[in-house]
Amino acid sequence: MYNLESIEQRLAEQGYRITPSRLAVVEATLEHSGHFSVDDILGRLPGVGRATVFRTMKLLSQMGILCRVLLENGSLRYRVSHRRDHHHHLVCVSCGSVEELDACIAAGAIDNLARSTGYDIEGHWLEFYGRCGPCRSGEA
Amino acid sequence: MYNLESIEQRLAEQGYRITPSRLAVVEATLEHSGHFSVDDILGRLPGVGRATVFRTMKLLSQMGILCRVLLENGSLRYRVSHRRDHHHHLVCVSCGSVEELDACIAAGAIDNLARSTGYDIEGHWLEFYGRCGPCRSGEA
DNA sequence: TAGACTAATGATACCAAGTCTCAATTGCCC
DNA sequence: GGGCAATTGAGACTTGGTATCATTAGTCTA
Repeated sequence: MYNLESIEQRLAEQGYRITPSRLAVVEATLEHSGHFSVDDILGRLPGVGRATVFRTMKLLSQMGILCRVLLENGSLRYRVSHRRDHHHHLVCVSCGSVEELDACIAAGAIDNLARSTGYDIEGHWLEFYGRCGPCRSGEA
Repeated sequence: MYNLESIEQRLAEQGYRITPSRLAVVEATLEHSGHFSVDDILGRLPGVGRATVFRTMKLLSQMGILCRVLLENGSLRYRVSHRRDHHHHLVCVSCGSVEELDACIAAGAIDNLARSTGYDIEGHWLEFYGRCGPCRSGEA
């Protein structure tokens, strides 16, 4: 869905400079199909500084190209996002692949929740965990 | 709902030793009405070691007395839990108070999700954020 | 009531994830 | 090609949490 050129173009359009480090980070993230950590990217790019990888991934997140994935144990990962609007994830705990879910099942509950609690509800986190089809059949 | 004595009793019943450090940590957590971090507890108990506070809070979490609360930015906090079964939180982003929600709105969606994705769904995270009634009226 | 045995402690080193600083570099526009 | 601001990367720092290990101290039993 994304490729290096299209992201390069979006960076330029938004006034960001095109640098070798930035392109290297973009390229490294595009190679991942599931979720990954900043250190996964750092490990592939020994010539790029730690802070730069963090900065670039933050920038890509702000641009909607990456999104954060919350794992079951509470740690945060990243993944390339193909949906720029609000969505949630279904993460395979075995292979790490991630499905992006198009319907937000929490949306319908928010009005009821606001009424019953008196809160003004502004946001939510929702992530699902399980085992994907291939992982279920591949193991005893 | 909980008090020091009832927790002391539960610790003893489950074969854990009653030590001054443990009781101090329990007491410090009971003083919080909203969510708190390990360092909030550490700050109140300069005589208790860092590792002990972490260990005790982990133990209390396993016993269902504390539960973890995920903040919007992805950081984890703790709170005293009055529900031992599966539940979710509604966190006030202004004052930090936490409502425990009794209905799991995700439960109904899981079957559909499993059918449509082929995943075997084992777990999920769900937290809501907003402003509680007092915080909404107290500020312009 | 005193051992003895083992759980628990706490100092400390370590790890993981992320931010801050700042001098040096380098894209990009003219 | 020059100038300037954005970007870089080294490294120190922060936060949240775990591992190690010698010492201490609950608790059980006699």
